[in-house]
Amino acid sequence: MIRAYSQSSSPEKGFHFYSQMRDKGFRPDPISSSFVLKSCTRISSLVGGRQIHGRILRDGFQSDCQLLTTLMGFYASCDNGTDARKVFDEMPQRDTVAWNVLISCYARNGRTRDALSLFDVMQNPEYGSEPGDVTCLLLLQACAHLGALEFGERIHKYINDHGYGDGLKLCNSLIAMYSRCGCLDKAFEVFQGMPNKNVVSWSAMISGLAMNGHGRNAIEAFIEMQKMGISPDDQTFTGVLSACSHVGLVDEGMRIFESMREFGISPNIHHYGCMVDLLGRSGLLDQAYQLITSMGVKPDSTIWRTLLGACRIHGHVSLAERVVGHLIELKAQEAGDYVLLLNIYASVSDWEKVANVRRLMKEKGIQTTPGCSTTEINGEVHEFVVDDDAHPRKKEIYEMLDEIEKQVKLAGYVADMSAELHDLGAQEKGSALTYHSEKLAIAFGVLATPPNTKIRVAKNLRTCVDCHNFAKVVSSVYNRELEEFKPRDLLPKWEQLGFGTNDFKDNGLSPYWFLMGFKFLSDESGTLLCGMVSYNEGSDKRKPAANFGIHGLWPNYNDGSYPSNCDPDSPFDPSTISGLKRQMQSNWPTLACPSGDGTKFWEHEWEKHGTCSESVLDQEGYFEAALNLKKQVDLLSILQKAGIQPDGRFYSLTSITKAIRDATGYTPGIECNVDASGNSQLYQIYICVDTDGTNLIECPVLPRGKCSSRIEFPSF
DNA sequence: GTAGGGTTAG
Repeated sequence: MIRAYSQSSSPEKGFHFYSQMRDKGFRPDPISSSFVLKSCTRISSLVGGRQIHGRILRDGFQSDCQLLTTLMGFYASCDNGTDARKVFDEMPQRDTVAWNVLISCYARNGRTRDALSLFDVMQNPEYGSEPGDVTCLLLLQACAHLGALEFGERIHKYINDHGYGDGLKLCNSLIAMYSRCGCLDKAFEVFQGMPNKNVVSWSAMISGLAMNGHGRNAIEAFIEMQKMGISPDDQTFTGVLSACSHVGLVDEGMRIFESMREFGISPNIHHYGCMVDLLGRSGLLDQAYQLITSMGVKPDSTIWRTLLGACRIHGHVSLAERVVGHLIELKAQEAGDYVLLLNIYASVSDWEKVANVRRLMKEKGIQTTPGCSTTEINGEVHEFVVDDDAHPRKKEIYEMLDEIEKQVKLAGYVADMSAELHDLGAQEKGSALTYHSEKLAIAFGVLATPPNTKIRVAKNLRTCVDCHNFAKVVSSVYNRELEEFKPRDLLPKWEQLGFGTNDFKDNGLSPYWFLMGFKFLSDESGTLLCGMVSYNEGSDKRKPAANFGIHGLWPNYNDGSYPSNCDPDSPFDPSTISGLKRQMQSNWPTLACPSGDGTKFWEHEWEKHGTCSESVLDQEGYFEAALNLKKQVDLLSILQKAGIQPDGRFYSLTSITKAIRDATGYTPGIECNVDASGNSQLYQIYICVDTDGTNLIECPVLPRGKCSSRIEFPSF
């Protein structure tokens, strides 16, 4: 009979047998109870499990360590950490497995830091339990989740000291932990040191490369693993597809996505999510929308949110509204979604709709997600929220923050209120910014560590511009290396406000297009209406420039598409370029028919394009880089030296291209206007430069230029 | 004839 219910096919049946047995006065043994508990875990029957719990006590099994461990596991699976802990506390003795279940329970229930603290507690002489390989595995996961690098390194050392270093699972977890902490070198070191790598090892490495901005290497690793005879599985594809989306490789991503069926893998929601991200970021928003509506899986809120993010990047208002509609339908809309929508409206200057959304949020009482920052000091993770008053050293922290504020203001830091989307008065804004969780974490870091120590601050939300600026100044004033990162997210780096690293390298944004504009607007008959307008040096009089002007400097994806409006929280600030203004007026004149002093155009270029590379070039650096490039490549004299004059005559496309290639060493992109009589006019010339915005490079893709073989070079 | 139960990688 016991066997009948212990081993019966379905959990429900097993539980039924068990109840019947009890009613007939049979007394089950601990192992049978264990089976039934497992069944309850599987069907997540909290009621059933509680009944078994009661019976275990009545049956006198309360000193059976293994049975109680199963019971803990049951409560843990029901997200009931309190009862799991109660069982644990009442156990007469606890072995390593019991500790492991508690750690796993905490980690699963969001009490990650408590999970980590158990590593020391269990080794305390009072308990004297030795962490085992599984313990390390669980703790490494917790470290990865928290971005707790120091703690992770400690576990790594423990693993080596205890001879667990060859464990496949442990090595795989180490790769993941180091990757998620942004320590790719260490991840790779572990990976390379493994004599046997399985699909998990490769997938971890591929995801690690992808999330750290090495998309191309991730794709290479994907190819390499197959050469080694290891077949990718579903999670490998998630990794490599996210790599494609970070590098902006649409075709490659598509090919890999479609190759999944050859491996017998049907795409899951994560794969679709990557594809939506890939298409969305590349500006193929309608295709992304189509993919969501046609996939065989029910779209979840995450995938809609991905598309919403893409709508923000590309300023696609109507689609964004439709997407929010879907989120509302799913009853899944969160504060962040409204903030995104708000940003989208703001990016197209629809202030009325911005106000509407704000009103709606207020009416619905929607709270924005509280910002939370963590920093790890001496292996201990400290967590801060906005206006935190929970930290034991809060008094010192706030005093330190005051002191830092004074110092950084002396060094030129000015609070940037623009980051705040809340409807606060200016004064309230000031204080809300002062106590952002990030600043508290930084203050604590400065307080608790000696100079020249690297402080790493992890943040759940995007770091606001003000905190970022603040951090920059603090790092120079206090001589610290500050690193901001977002461990739980796979956002490509250009959306993270990072510094200390050149985060543009190898993330698909490596080349800049340098556009030297030359705009002619013609009427129906082909008459030139107005051209580039600029100030003459030293004069206030406006007249058409007799030279090429700068159109813009655009950070691009390698496939020729480009992100735009990346940071609505970073508006154009004319004061940053006051030193460049004269140069700007003569070299970067307004494109359209003359109006204003050009500021509008610069504002447009900064907000649409410059914000997408602001972690590499700040506003001043952005405009400066463009001006320097124009000096470096003097297009007009290059063409004139080749006998190509702005005289209204026709020149061959090849001769123009060749003249520039001969002079610069690189092939330019030539774009034309077509006038009413069908003639091609020279419109603008594309030159590509590297990440730093200084060296010319060969363009990965050239724009389609609408030029015929013979082009008119109108006079200025 | 009397086994059989707990934690675990990307």
